[in-house]
Amino acid sequence: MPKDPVTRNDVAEYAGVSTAVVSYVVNEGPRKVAPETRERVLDAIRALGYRPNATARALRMGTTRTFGLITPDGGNPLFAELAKAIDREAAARGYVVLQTSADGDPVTERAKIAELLTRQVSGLVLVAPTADPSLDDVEVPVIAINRVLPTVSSVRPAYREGARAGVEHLVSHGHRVIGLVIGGAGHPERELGWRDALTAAGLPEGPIARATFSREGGYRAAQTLLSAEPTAIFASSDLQAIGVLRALHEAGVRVPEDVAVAAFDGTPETEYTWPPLTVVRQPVELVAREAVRRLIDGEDAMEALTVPTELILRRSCGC
Amino acid sequence: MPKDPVTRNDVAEYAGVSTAVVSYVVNEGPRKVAPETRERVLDAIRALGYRPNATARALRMGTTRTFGLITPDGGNPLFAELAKAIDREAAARGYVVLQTSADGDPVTERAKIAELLTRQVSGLVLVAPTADPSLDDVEVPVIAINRVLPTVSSVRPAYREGARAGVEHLVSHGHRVIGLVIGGAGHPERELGWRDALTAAGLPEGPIARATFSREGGYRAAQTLLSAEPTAIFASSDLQAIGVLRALHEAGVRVPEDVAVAAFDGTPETEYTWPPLTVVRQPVELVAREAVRRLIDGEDAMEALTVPTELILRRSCGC
DNA sequence: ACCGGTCTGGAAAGCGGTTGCTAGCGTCGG
DNA sequence: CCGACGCTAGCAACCGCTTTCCAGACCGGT
Repeated sequence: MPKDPVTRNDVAEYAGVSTAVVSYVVNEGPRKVAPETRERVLDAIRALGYRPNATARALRMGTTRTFGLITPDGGNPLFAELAKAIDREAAARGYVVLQTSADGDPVTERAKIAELLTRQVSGLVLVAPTADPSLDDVEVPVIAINRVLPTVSSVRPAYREGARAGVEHLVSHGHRVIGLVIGGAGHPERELGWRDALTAAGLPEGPIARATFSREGGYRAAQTLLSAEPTAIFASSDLQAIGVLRALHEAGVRVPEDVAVAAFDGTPETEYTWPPLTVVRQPVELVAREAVRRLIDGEDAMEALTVPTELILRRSCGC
Repeated sequence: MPKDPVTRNDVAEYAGVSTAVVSYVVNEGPRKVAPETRERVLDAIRALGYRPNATARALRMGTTRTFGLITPDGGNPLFAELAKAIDREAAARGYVVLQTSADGDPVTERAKIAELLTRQVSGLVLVAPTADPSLDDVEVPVIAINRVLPTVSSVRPAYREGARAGVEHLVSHGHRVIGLVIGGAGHPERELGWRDALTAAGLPEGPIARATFSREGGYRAAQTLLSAEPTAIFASSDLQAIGVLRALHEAGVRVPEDVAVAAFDGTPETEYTWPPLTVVRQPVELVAREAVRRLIDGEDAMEALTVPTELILRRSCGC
């Protein structure tokens, strides 16, 4: 039953005041309105069911109080968690989030960015963006998450240090052949961390398998890794680790007795795998909070912030 | 380096035409523009890096081409998958999605709805909404997903029939004591389907455990269920089933040899549990497509559509 | 009685687009 | 040669809201 919308004009007429006055009371601004008038307006608003039109407001004010959020894949639990956290932070500040997936495709990504800019978002969050989305003539703040980009501010976990800590823990369990399942090109840090740990322990480099950041990818990677007979495997993401676990189970390899496993990310899913996964957790809430803070407060432009990770010990490493 | 935005006025001036003409070429509407003029305008647009202001357009046109999407929890893989599918469908039609979580709280949900309406969304998708969000004076189309609401159109999987099919499959494996892990109140259909299957097979009612729709809930529910010594368990959601698997593993119960497990939902996660879960998959893409179609085409108002589920056989049932 | 100050409400100008209506003008048929 | 028509481009109003500026009412002080 679509009645046509009630505008500020209707309210003004109903209350017997000018439209300006309605604005004054709605915004509770510095303008003073006589208490009696104010009540009349509020009554009118209630009676008519008036809802201010944020579009008009945005046009007039020059700000939509809306963020754009682009992830490579909304179905990925890590990004879903991130999106949720960003939404929470944004909502707390009166912002709202336009969320969309770019499927990891640079062309789609660029198109989505353009679309969001057209819609006058007040800020843009790019989660794990592709190489260079060309953000030169963008007039709103942009922040990249989990990847540093040449021209924009960024927030990301301490990939290298975190990976190193995870692998070092594996080393501390006595493992000498520690395999790595790593994502494609463009994300070298976790691999470096793994190397750091191995060389620091005086160990030879272990076997590496490259795979997409997916369960399927981890599954296949683990199968190839198995021939090198590692006693432990570090996966660069949860999803991959879950694939690794499956491959190990299918091969009759016991975890952690025969092969220990640890992974980067630490989404909730990892607490319920079998066995539960030891993970290097990236602090999603912290990243989200910092991203939103920067977008709104607009400070620290161009700075690349690294946030610490947390090693969570569970059964898959042998603890 | 925030330059101030280039508007249609700048383009008009640069191209030496009126602002109206810019509109004509941008919209490729029915209005005819001389090819030469058109080229001049396009050049101006490129040269200036003009981006039409969707806010102004929305104000004038009375439509934002934006949907609002509210889920109980953006972190839940099922909802994340749904959101992704809705985004894809919407994007294909030139729409964009404002997504937010309501944490399953009616008050938050109402507040979010109000916020989205204020922002003039062109349609509202409520995923598994709470009981009655009071949508009387809403002047945009609303669609409820996975729950039928008194006054709005809805799309949901065939919960009862799907659950029945899942349980019947368990019965076909010879199981006689089939436990149920079910969500809280307000979602009776899957429970009814379970009952249907049992009575149709002439079996006595099996043990029931109620739990939240979470891994943790399923975990605890399974622990209480174990005392009834079921030989199979049907979980009303993936998340719960994953909790169930963990409880069984911890208790040293083998799946599927000692206890078979099946679940409703069928998110990708279930393909990589150990053992892989037999699931009644709800057709997320179909639901999303239908929801978006209804929102845009505005037909079938108030109709409650039920879409069929698909039984996917994997190892956890003994197949 | 007059003046200045304070307080409240209204008129109106935009924000950046869209679009109905109109005007200029070249062309063509009569 | 003249009038009509078709094509292209411009004017201007409007979408709903904010905000500046102004006007009037009322107060107290002189």
